[in-house]
Amino acid sequence: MPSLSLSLPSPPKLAPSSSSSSKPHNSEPLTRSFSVPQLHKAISALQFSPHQNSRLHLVNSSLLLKACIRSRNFHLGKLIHHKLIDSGLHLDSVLLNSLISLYSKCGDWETALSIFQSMGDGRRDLVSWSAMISCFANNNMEFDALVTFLDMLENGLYPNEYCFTAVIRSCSNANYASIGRGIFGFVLKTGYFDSDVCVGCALIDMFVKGSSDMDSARLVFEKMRERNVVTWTLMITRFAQLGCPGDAIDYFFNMLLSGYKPDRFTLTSVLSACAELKWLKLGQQLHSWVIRSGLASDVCVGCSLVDMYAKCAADGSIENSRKVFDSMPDHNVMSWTALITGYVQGDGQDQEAIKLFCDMLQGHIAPNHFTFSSVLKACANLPDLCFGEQLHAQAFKLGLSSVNCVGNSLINMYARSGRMECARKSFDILFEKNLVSYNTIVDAYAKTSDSEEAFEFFHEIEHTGIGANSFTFASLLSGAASIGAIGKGEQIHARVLKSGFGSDQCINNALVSMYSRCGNIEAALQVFSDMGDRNVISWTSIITGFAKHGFVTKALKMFYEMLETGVKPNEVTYIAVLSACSHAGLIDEGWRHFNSMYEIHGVVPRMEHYACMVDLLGRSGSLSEAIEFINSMPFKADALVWRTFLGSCQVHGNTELGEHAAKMILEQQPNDPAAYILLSNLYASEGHWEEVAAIRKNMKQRNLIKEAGCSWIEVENQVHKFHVGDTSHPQAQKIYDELNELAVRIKKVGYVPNTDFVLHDVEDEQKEQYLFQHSEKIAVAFALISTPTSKPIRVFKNLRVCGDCHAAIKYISLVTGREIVVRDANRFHHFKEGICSCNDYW
DNA sequence: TTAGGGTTAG
Repeated sequence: MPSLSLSLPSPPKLAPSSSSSSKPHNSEPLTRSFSVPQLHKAISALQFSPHQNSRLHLVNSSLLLKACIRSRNFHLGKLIHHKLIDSGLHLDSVLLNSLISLYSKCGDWETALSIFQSMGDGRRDLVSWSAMISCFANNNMEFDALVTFLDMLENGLYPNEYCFTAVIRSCSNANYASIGRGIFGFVLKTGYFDSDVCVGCALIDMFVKGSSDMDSARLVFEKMRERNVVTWTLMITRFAQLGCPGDAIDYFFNMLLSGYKPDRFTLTSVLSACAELKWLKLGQQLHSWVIRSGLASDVCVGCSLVDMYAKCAADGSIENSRKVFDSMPDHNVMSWTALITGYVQGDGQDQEAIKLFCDMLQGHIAPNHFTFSSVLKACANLPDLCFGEQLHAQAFKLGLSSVNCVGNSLINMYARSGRMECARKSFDILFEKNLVSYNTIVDAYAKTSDSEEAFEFFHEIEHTGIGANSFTFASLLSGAASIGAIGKGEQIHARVLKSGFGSDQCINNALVSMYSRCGNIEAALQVFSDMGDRNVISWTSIITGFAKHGFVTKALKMFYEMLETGVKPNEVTYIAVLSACSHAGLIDEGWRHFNSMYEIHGVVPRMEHYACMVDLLGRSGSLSEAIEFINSMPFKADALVWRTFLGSCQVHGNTELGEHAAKMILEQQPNDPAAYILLSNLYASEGHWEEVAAIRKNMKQRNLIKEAGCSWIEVENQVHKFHVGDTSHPQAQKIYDELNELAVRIKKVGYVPNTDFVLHDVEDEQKEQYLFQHSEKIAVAFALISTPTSKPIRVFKNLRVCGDCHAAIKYISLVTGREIVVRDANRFHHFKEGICSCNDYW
């Protein structure tokens, strides 16, 4: 950025005119004296003839021009300019100054500048310089505004309040904050600082926008000799925008106490502060004020009301928003977007949001980047990306896909459906990447278990100085948790403490979950116990942790403790409680919670809760009771319920019911590989090899790929992954030597290979060999030769742990004296001294 | 007669 040096002259002896502070401030356009048709008529009559008084003609033109500027009717203003050129009259400074202002306000700074330059030093007065500085400030050309200001000083002109207002406005961004402070010193010497409302407003904005210095802004406001609705509203608006809605509302009440009457600008901002705080009561009072004061027809106020009711709706219903929207006489892109956003934020109303978007297009209202951002969010929640892709194409055509908020929604939408390539492309083409963009992509990679990539972006965030926030840390922790990288998780934990986020509730909840999902339930409990402020998510995380680790008594104890502290359980809490009962086979207790969840706590059981009950009944062997339960469900059982039931059929070897369950799954999801594999495993465990072959052939024809079983372990911050019979690891030879040795040692203490778990039709001896190639056994063997004996071994598996491996690892924990923790697709197994925490019930 | 200030949506 070029540098500017500022040497300021001493002020003249004359004090600023007192008229500036007592001048009436009118926010009404001057069209009071000219209606639009009258303006048209007056302009078409504006013909100059030689026998007319040329001075009168110029004055008339000047008045009309001013009316055009005030009513923002730039087209007519330009028409006047052309008529003046046609008249051939010599234009005076007054008219030329007005023309500069006209072109400045319609964004045509080039024409404004050419008029200013054509005036020459002779005709340029303080008004011309001020208008030109203001023009640059209006058109984001702060540097040119400041250079023009310095030029003016060099030309010997001394700034007045108009000029200061314009130049201060050009310092309202971080790049020019220090120059702004220099000019502030200059203004202080002149006395305009506290005597002119507009200079005061410009200074407030300079402090707020340039350096987020709210204290200086407050000081300027307090020192102002005269305030009006605009100055009060400015304070309310800026505090609301800077994330201090409470202060904004304080200013609003002080404004009322000082006797000022809020206008549509004030109400719009204060409603927005209410929305932020979710203060529905105040919002409703303001709504009635809006109606009484006749401001209900204002589209901006209406927009804020729509937004306020949507944000304050505790139950996700946006009925009140809709009522306000429907009662508005006029709509624009913002009011439509506010309502669409309301529907997207409400639960499960995405279809309605999309319908509204289509209605908006039918009404010929063009969507903008905010609209696309919201409606793309709705698309991300739909199972089919088709409409989302169409919207992407539309946004691309309009040049909006690389705008920050649209791009962020696109990243999220593609990531949710696992299309990381498209998500990555959407990120890469962004014009400007802010923390929300980085957080979205970090979260996307963390959720798809590509935590290496997530960490790469985290380093970029740190490198670019954007500064991570609680969302970044929570996403990284969930990324570490999903692959069980406890070392990475511990590193983030240290970073969280260093960055001062140690007491952040959201991060602490993520830490509880991370430690628990990485196999260290003790550390999870430690974080939970140290938390000062716990919500339902904190409690649910620790209950889920205990349940998954098989510490069912502790999970249920935590649940009762949570109820005692007055925290209301939600749907997820009940999934944890029911699955805890299911893991331990506590049928009566499970029924009790299932029956009371709605009656006592108003939580309506949904599909997942029914699936937990099916699991509870099925696992314990009550298959017929389970199927009876499925048939009595208030809605049609989905594939998840039947898959759960099929799992139980496999455990209990019931081929007949298993076939029925598989049929039910495939009816809903004909290409679900999991159903085919479960059924194939069921046939294999019963020795029905012909059926196994038929299923494999069918899968091949349908091009269905079986998810390959794999296990992994983190050693010294590096993840080592193993597949069945894997020999690709650099230490493969050592690993297999260790496995052979282990096989001998555990057989000596009673291990008998269970070849029923070999799902191939081969000889017994080969079956035994197959068993010792299972990925979880390889991972355990690798851990034994590469980790210190004092530490527990934590192995992760993408599928359910195999029964023979479960037995073998129990014996391994006995002969080696090591504690081994295995996380499989369902739960944790803590193996210690020959016993597993699941008591062989899983 | 000419130049200056405050609204809404991710």
